[in-house]
Amino acid sequence: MRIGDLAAEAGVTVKAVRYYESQGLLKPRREANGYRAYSAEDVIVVREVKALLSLGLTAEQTYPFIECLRAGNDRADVCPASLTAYRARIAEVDRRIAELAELRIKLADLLTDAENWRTNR
Amino acid sequence: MRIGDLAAEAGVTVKAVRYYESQGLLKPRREANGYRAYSAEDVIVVREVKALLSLGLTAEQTYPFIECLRAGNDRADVCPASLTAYRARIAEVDRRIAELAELRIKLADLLTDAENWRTNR
DNA sequence: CTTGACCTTGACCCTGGGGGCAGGGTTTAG
DNA sequence: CTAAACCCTGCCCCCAGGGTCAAGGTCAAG
Repeated sequence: MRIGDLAAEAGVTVKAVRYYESQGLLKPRREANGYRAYSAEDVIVVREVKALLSLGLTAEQTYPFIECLRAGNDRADVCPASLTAYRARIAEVDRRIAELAELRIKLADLLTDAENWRTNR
Repeated sequence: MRIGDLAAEAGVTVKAVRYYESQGLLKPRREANGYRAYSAEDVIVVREVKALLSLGLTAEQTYPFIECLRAGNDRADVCPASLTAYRARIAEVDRRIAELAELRIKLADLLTDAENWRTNR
């Protein structure tokens, strides 16, 4: 299949597929005319990458999952490296939430302060 | 004062100062040799920009605050537009926290799922 | 055979807030 | 006089692509 078909089946843009390739996540054959040729497995891979990116992983961090798939597993997340990646991402999200909660307090304080200053003038 | 002094006094890098200028937040005079010349007020402005950026505002969103300062106010956040900007940022942070909380649940579910799958094999 | 619709290719510029580096000119201290 | 420290502009880099372009390929209808 060609890039447009792959993109449509996996639910991403052609541009995204080419980007994944530039990141080393896909290595399509080339037809005689230079067009990229994809396998059915590539559809699974692209769907997986899309799902992982939507979870906030970077393209690089999807590597272990794709390797896991290519190693013949039905699921990309059953390999130890995938579990580690999940845990790392969860820790990252927790850290980020804590940061934002702190920031929220700061902002609320600043707002209150500024409002009061106006009231007392 | 020159860019290095300004940067040191405001606690930012020279590069950052030039970036703020490129975003229209500073308009320094030029000395005869081409060097940028800053006023004492610019130190206040840069400190304010730095503080606002650390709160997650974009350079563009600091505009109302800087205008407020330049209008002669002692504080950058006592103008109505600044209060509005604070409130918008708080709403943004709240939205982001909610997104991350949802994401956290998804990730934890995926992890549990993958772990169980391994256990049951 | 040609036209037109659609697909694909690579290449370039853009995002935000700068970091890093190159290759100059200027200033200041010793 | 010279070296260090400073300043200038301009370019490439990050991340995950989006937008747009010119050029060429493919496939059907006429």
